[in-house]
Amino acid sequence: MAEIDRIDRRILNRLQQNNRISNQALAEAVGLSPPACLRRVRRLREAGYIVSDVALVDPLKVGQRLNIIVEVEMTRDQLDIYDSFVRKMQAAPEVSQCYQVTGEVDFVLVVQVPDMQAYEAFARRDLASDPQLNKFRSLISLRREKFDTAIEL
Amino acid sequence: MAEIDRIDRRILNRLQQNNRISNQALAEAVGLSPPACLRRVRRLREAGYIVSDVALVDPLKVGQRLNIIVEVEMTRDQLDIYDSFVRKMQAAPEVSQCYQVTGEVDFVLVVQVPDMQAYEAFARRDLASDPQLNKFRSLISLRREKFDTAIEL
DNA sequence: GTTGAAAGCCAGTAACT
DNA sequence: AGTTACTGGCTTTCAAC
Repeated sequence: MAEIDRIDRRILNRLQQNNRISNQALAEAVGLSPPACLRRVRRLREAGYIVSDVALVDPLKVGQRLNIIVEVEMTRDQLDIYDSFVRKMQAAPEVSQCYQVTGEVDFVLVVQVPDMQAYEAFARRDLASDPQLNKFRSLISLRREKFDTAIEL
Repeated sequence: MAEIDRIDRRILNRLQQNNRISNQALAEAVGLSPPACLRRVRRLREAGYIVSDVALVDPLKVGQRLNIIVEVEMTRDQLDIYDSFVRKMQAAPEVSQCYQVTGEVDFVLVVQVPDMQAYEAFARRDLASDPQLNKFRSLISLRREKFDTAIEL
């Protein structure tokens, strides 16, 4: 699958808002018959356009009150150091996102924790103890004003 | 629904990884009969623990190559100004996340765009033109190393 | 909470345009 | 690529326990 057309985009837009819609309803919404629609959805999944299908849980409802944006500055720019740091972040359950960035800062993390105690434990365990990590800055957030996983197509 | 128990947490963990699992398979995975499992899932949705069910699309596959983390500093700390800024960010399709933070910075945005041209257009339209916005700093990312929507329960 | 049964809808296939 | 027709299976509900 090299390209996606308007109908594929309509399908993806719908499924990004609600992936529990029935194939029948989706087909009607995008102007296709159910089997034709189902074939497209399968192709979009198999070709990797749709990475996964997930339920989104309200963090506040389960006691995750804090979001912390962390700017990380490494001591050196060697690729292997980057890799080991990235692997550590990928393994850390507190880290929900990790971006490698250009400029003075090397990484930006989005960390989600119940409280400051949990964040301090994470920072000690995975940040402060890292010899390759030069310094990091934490921006504390009590309000996540927007969280939208959909990509406009 | 005041509290959730171990079984609810197991259900949420599963559905955060894959919400297309059949109720039968989910029931078996968490050690419940299908009707009992279905009732719990319905309760979790109605009580707002599950906010939404979505398909996650690969940004690179659809040409969204850039993530930009933006630190925004406002000129004043009035609530009504915050609100109008938040509303603008919520309406902007480029902004996938917006966090109000404490400290020198007032907001952190996660912006997703195809290229720098699209980002500059957004920054001009929604940031630089805002008289209440003092300054902003953009951290450019070409690599999103981790993006996990699941909350560990 | 479980089982068992019944109803209805839907996914998925097949055959065809 | 698309549609129509069909079937098997699953979700979902309702009982009774």
